[in-house]
Amino acid sequence: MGPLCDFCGEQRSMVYCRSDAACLCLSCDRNVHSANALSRRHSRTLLCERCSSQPATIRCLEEKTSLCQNCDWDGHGASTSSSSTHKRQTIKYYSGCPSAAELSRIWSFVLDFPAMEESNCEQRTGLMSIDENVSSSCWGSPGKTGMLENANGGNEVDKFDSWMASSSMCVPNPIPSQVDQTAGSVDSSTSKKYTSETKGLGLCEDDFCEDFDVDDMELNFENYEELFGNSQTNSEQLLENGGLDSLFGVKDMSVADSSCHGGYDTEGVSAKKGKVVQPTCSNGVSTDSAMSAKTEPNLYYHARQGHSSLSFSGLTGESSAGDYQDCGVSPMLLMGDSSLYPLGAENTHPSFSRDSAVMRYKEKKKSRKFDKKIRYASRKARADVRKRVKGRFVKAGDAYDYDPLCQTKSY
DNA sequence: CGTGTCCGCCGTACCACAATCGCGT
DNA sequence: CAACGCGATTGTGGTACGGCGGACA
Repeated sequence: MGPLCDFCGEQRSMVYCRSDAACLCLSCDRNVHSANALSRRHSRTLLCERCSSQPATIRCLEEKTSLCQNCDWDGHGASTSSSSTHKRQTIKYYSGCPSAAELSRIWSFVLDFPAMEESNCEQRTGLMSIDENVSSSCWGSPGKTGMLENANGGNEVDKFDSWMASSSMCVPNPIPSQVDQTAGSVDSSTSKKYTSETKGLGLCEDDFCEDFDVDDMELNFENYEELFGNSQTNSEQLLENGGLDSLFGVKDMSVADSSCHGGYDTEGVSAKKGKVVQPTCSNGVSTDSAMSAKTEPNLYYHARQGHSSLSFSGLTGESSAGDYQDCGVSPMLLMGDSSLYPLGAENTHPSFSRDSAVMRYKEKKKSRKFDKKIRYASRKARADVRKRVKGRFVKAGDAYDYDPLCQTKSY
């Protein structure tokens, strides 16, 4: 069992939301990000299966593991190691509120999305009302947001484009009841039967779904372990790579952004600190998200990725571990090359790109500042002129030992 | 090498009050 | 539906204090 969902705290987290800096299970991901148009813009991706704390950007086809940039470097970085030649696939971010079936289509290597969506949380608490038409429209252009750029020339993306253009997402949560996670395994025939059954339900009747096949990976829960079961908290590894300070980005925030309340606050869930109106699956994440997103500047990087232009949100105002890669690694590096490449000695371009990216990262790391961020200049001005006793504010008119205006002792 | 003490560093609580927010009328 | 009032909450800076780790005997 990997890390639990930051939202419901019960299901295993599978998706990482950059905007919220939160790890979510599929159900909560869909619930949270279907709340309104703003939340649907949040870019998400799979959670790194190694450190379980960072968004995965690379899928190692040899190890069948989704890795964040750092774990990818750890595992494949050494040019002398055999693992450096592993074929890897770029995992890109998605937005909107896709169902598990839709995710499983796009992340074809993750085959237990439907099973994962059999979420007790979702069942218990009831689904948010999701307008599938809206959800489909809010996905934007997948070719641009880049769900997955396949090794064979982005074929899946093209399929997805055509599919998006021709069909509305009306997938009613296809959940095979025979898939029992706790049972430990299902045989491939059962799982494949599921695929055919969902087709029979009219789930996949368009061109895209017809072309969607799952033959490239065996369907069993041994693979489930390979896919998700090996997640391990590896904070040491994380810290070794970037150091603790790399977890925090530059807080270069305007003081006049107090009206900018992002996160779930303005996105459907009232999350005023201390008066949080919790959604059905509740825990502290909404508050945390509200805190982290209150001053979210949402920098948008636009990086050319082959023929497609990627757009993904950048740093959150409150830097968090989730922003670690974003602040330290260039977008190009973060998203990797669009093509499938083995990082072998014969292929020097990616390593050169990586070296330059590492250099840029280190330069940026050096230049980081940890200046305190003032959100309300008016309050700062008030505090600056307030009289204090031993550093504490005192009532107006009381004796004080520190007056910031006159710098004299009153007694 | 293990133990105890000292010292520096770091994080946090504390305070008042204007600004802000949410809710009811 | 807009306006208003009221209570609750937030955020601001300097200092004190406790915890922690390193240095040293």
